[in-house]
Amino acid sequence: MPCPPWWHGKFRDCGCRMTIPRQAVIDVLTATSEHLSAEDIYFEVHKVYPAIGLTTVYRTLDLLAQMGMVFKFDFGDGRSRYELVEGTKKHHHHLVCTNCGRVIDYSDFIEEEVKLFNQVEKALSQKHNFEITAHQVQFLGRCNNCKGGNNR
Amino acid sequence: MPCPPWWHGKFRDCGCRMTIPRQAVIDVLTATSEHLSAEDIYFEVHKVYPAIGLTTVYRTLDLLAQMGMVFKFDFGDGRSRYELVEGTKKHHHHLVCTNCGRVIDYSDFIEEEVKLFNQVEKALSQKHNFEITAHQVQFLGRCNNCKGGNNR
DNA sequence: CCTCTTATTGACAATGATTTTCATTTCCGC
DNA sequence: GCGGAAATGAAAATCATTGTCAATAAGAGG
Repeated sequence: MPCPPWWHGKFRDCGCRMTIPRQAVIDVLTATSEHLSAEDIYFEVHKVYPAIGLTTVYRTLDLLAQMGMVFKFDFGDGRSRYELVEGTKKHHHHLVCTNCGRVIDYSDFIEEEVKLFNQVEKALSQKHNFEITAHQVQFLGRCNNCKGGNNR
Repeated sequence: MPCPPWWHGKFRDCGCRMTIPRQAVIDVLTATSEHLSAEDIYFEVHKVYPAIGLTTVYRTLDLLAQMGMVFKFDFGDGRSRYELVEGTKKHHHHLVCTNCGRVIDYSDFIEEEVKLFNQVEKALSQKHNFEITAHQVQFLGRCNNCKGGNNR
């Protein structure tokens, strides 16, 4: 299941080309529902195209983030995580365990949050003359495993 | 204006000692309203106590974050930023320009957001058996300077 | 105020994610 | 198919953050 052809146009629109490595990265992102790091993605890509290098994966992810097609997250473990904006998963926010690093997606209460955010976005973008393209929400704390437990 | 004495107790409560370097870091964090990086803080500390090393600044910030006295942020520029939880500034959220990295604090619409978050926090912590201690909200986009402009 | 235990420190080395460099290869409009 | 620009890969470079370890200092108890 190669990535849909409309990507081709997306790239052309910003003066970029569609290439095998880029397809490969998009395919991996499309197929997963997890928060993959650049290296994770590299490993997956590598299974199918061993010639593709980690550098290219980084460059592709950077480009996709610039294009607004990919979210780049930081969950505090020293590596960035990437997620397709138009992925299989619906829009969601994150619960991050500051002890073990576990990340839980939730989308249960999103609707009200998003409703409020739309208002806030509008007001903020006017007040600060700011063009808002995305938002990130994280709740930080301790997951059930780490709750009463020892640190780290 | 040295940092208030109640910090002393805070440290003792977790088996830690109050030291000159820790005071110095806290003093810098108290005095600023910006989002300082570890190195920024190191430079400030260095003006008063040239003997204090960067390593110690990192360790202190880490400790303060563990204690929940300091927020640690990532605005996507590859370095962490630190902010006192009980600082001079009231609770706020962030607008981050993905082009130039500028960060704008806002607290105008916080009240409604926080009200909603309190509900969401309660529901989430029950559903996922998660002990929530903090939240982070960022709006991403382009600031007025970068709006129509060239990339990077 | 002195002592002793233990947390803390600082200099330096090490790590590890991300970037840069540059010669080579690939895309794609013509 | 051709050519020039865009993209790639390998290796080196960067740079924030962390680990090591011997030397130092905090502070509880005497």
